[in-house]
Amino acid sequence: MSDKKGSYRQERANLMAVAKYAGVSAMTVSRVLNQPGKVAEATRKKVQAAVDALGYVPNLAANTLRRERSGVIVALVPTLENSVFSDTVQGISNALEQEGCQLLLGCSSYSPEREEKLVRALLGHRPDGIILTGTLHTAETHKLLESARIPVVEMWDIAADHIDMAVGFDNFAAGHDIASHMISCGYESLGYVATSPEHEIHENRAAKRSKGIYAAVAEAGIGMPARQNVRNPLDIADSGVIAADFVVANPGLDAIICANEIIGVGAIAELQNRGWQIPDQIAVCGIGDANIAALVTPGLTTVQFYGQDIGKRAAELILDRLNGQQAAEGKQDVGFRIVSRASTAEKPS
Amino acid sequence: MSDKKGSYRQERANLMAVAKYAGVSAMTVSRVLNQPGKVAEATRKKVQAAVDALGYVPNLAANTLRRERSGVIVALVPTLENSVFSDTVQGISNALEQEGCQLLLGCSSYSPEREEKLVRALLGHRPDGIILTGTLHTAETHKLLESARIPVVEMWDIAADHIDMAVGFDNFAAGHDIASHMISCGYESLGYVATSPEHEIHENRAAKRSKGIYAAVAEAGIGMPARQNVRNPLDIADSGVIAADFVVANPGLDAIICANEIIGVGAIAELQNRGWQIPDQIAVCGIGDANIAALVTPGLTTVQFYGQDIGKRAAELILDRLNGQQAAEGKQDVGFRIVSRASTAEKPS
DNA sequence: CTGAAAGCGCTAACAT
DNA sequence: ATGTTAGCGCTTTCAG
Repeated sequence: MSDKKGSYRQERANLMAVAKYAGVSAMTVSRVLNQPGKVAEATRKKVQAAVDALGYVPNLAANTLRRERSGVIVALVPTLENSVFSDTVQGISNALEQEGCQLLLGCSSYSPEREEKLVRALLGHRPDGIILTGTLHTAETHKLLESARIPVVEMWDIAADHIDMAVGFDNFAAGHDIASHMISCGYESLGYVATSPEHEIHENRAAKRSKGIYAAVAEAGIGMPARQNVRNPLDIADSGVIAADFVVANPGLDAIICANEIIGVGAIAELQNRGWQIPDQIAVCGIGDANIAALVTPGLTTVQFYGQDIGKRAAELILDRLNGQQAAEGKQDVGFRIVSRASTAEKPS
Repeated sequence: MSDKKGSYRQERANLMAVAKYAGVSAMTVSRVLNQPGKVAEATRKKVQAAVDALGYVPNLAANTLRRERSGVIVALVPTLENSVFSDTVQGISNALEQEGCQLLLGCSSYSPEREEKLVRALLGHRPDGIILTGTLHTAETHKLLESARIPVVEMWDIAADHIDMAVGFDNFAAGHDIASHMISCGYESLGYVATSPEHEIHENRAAKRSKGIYAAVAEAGIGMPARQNVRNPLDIADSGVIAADFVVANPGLDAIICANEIIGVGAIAELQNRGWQIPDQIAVCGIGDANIAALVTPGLTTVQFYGQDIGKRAAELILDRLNGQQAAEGKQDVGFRIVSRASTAEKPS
């Protein structure tokens, strides 16, 4: 029952408790924690001992309220099921940890409406910055972000206009370049196994890549590719069957471009099951290298993205801004890379 | 310059601003937001209009301070680079979103010391609950968690003692069962391609699986497996080479057990590169099905875990506790499943 | 159904 | 070098 020794049922200690225990004022304790240089050695030791004895953990809610700085950065990604985004989050997390910032994470499921809800809720925690995926947001999201008056980074795509800062690459160019690569390999009857138009509405990065593909094909004058959409672009088996059916139904094709690497890998697996020789009878390439493109045999030719780097840079853009370093370029293009593997070959003409 | 219209350079509105705008007291605004039923229809409409007009976003720091409830749940995972953990986080995120809770995420890099730092920092935000990976924490972490007096879930392993709640499976059994499976397939000269003992110190779930493997082998009386450690258990190519070298150096082996699926997939690829027939000349199995085991040919026999389900249940345990539903079992075993694929076969005896 | 007062834990600004 | 005062934005409690 007695509470005198202070240890029987220890309430969560606050600054005042530590101050009393150490025989100083609350302000001194605060200084020891935040500006130790401004406190005399002896006092500092006394206070530190009190902090340790009481297991004091500063209440950051009070801190945030008072200082108008939370040390929290919000990041919103579509999903963590796609490794490009979990890599991105890892990159963000690593960069933030170095600066002692915390990561408040949300998954929008590719829905701008859900993103809006998340933005509204997460902004309530008064983050010091926010990182979004893509450039497609509701009008209300734009409003919310504007009135939040904090650094905003949009990642994974570089556009003409951005809310604030951006880090990513030219998705149109990525689509264009992989198609050009296929064409320069000598393939001239291309098929495109894409995600659905509905998906592309919400995932306009994919839409841009599609446009890039069509543009490259048009430039080369080899005729528009036949197109087949998959239902669930993250389902390997399902996508593979659809891709293979598509190839069978279009006997003239010499290569297919798959809108992502899951589809590509699934297509390779299913086509081989059905006895197709890759790349001799049909070449396959994907877009986005999620560490699985190299696993299949033959390896899948793809466009490699740099997810972790994008995350790292996005966080750094925020942190630099917070540290007053306006220097950094507010729009960073990290590029992409065509990785040619055995699922495609130089076709003898 | 004029601020009269209130829209020129709008400061971030607070409750009081909304109240003035609507011609009511702050308290009424608060009620409209939190207990709309207790406010008259007309008043509610007025207030709602003010909220919308001002773009008011409640300051959750103040809320947290006053209510001692933040709506934030902390989750700590070793890394997001391993898909079992990104799946877990996705499961947590989904479950939390349904209850309107937010996710504060940290990556411990398999280091209990880093975990401790993260726990200390994140606890400052006064989360309503915390989810940790594994059962291995520093003494200081235990102290911190105890004095935080919030629900704690340890995931990915079930042990005799837990800080509070737990959801996972018996890692010893997982190792034991995959080894038994291999033995019952008729393999009798096993090799074990493991992670390093140093890694197992910090990843005692892997250590438990190792023990399970050795126990199964001992029970069967077929002699201890030869063991080879890999350097970087997440590097496919490197691990594959090490595994293949190991097989070459131990000509008597008829099967290898790989400590994870990355190693297993790498081993299959490299062994095939060197002309080995799988499973005829050497069988391969892994542990942990990260969606890549089925991609290679032959498919990799593994123990499948349920990452997303673990995350979902971990979050639910926290949420149920917060909702006062003590009912739920505080220790949940989600089990695992042996998935037999073509990288192993029933060996004719 | 609505409002006024008080205070959550902390720190900026101002003493001393 | 240390202490005092006030207030960040919200909700709990108590009045009306």
